[in-house]
Amino acid sequence: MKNQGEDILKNSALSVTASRKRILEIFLSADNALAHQDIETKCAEQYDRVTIYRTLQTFLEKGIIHNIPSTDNMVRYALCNETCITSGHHHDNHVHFKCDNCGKTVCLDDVNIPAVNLPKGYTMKEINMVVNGTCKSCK
Amino acid sequence: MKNQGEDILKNSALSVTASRKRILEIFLSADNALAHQDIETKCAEQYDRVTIYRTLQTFLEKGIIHNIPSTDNMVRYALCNETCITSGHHHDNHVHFKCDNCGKTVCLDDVNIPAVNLPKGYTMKEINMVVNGTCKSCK
DNA sequence: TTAAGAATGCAACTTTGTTGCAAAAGTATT
DNA sequence: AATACTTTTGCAACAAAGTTGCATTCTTAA
Ligand SMILES: [Mn+2]
Ligand SMILES: [Mn+2]
Ligand SMILES: [Zn+2]
Ligand SMILES: [Zn+2]
Repeated sequence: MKNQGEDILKNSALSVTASRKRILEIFLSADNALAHQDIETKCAEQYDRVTIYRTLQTFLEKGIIHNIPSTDNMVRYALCNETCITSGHHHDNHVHFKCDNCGKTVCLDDVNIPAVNLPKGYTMKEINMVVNGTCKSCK
Repeated sequence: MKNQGEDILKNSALSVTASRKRILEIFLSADNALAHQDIETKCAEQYDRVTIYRTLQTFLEKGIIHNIPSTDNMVRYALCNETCITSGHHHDNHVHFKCDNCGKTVCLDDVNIPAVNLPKGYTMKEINMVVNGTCKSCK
């Protein structure tokens, strides 16, 4: 195995390009979820803004990353676990945490979203839970 | 009581202006959460875009409306219940539902967000839950 | 009615996101 | 290794979303 990013791309039947490898590398070495802006900052001199948009879109569709909702108009992205990548669709059922202090958003991979009962007539397809507060680094 | 919107403004110690009354009216008569864009569509000929931004911001701070996170870069807003308005900060603990079919986002006022256990070191301040699927009108 | 303070509209600007198309790079085949 | 085919990229041009400062207008309270 030469390169983890390369493997992910091949497993998802995507062609291996420099920008895709670089963006995956950024995700793989990040300890928190990233907004488009974050990625742009890390590689805008190398790759076009449009390419980053398109790459994130592709990664989402292939189940390589998932997006995390927010109230600040900054959708953030994080790597999915193996299951999403191999099955081609999302199986993310974990809670997300956004720290009000350091601003970082993280996946709490071990915290499952609890079940919720919807009123009659509503059908659930996907569920998202985002907790705000103070993270363990900032407490 | 001449006007419900006027009352809300007075209770929040806000001056009563035409644009604020109009925007409140829009919320009061809406059956779903509204994005900035939705409000703009309903009153852009009357009021400036900037005024709408500032009004929503003010309403948020006063606990008149709350915002609903999303993965589509369209934060939506809905009226808070009395408790938020009178106490000046948010007490919204209900689940939100976004229909993939009609696109509407609604407050499920009767569905409380279930408790969740965070890992050691994390402190919760706020919690958001958004469910996607098919709503009762679209089923 | 008036004076002080707050909200609004406007202009100018920045940031974010989208689209079409030609050039470049990647992949599969010989 | 060269080829042909397909996909991805960069660029340009644009559209949409959001921000800021400031002069004018509106609200409120005295
Ligand atoms: Mn996650
Ligand atoms: Mn709500
Ligand atoms: Zn933190
Ligand atoms: Zn619906």
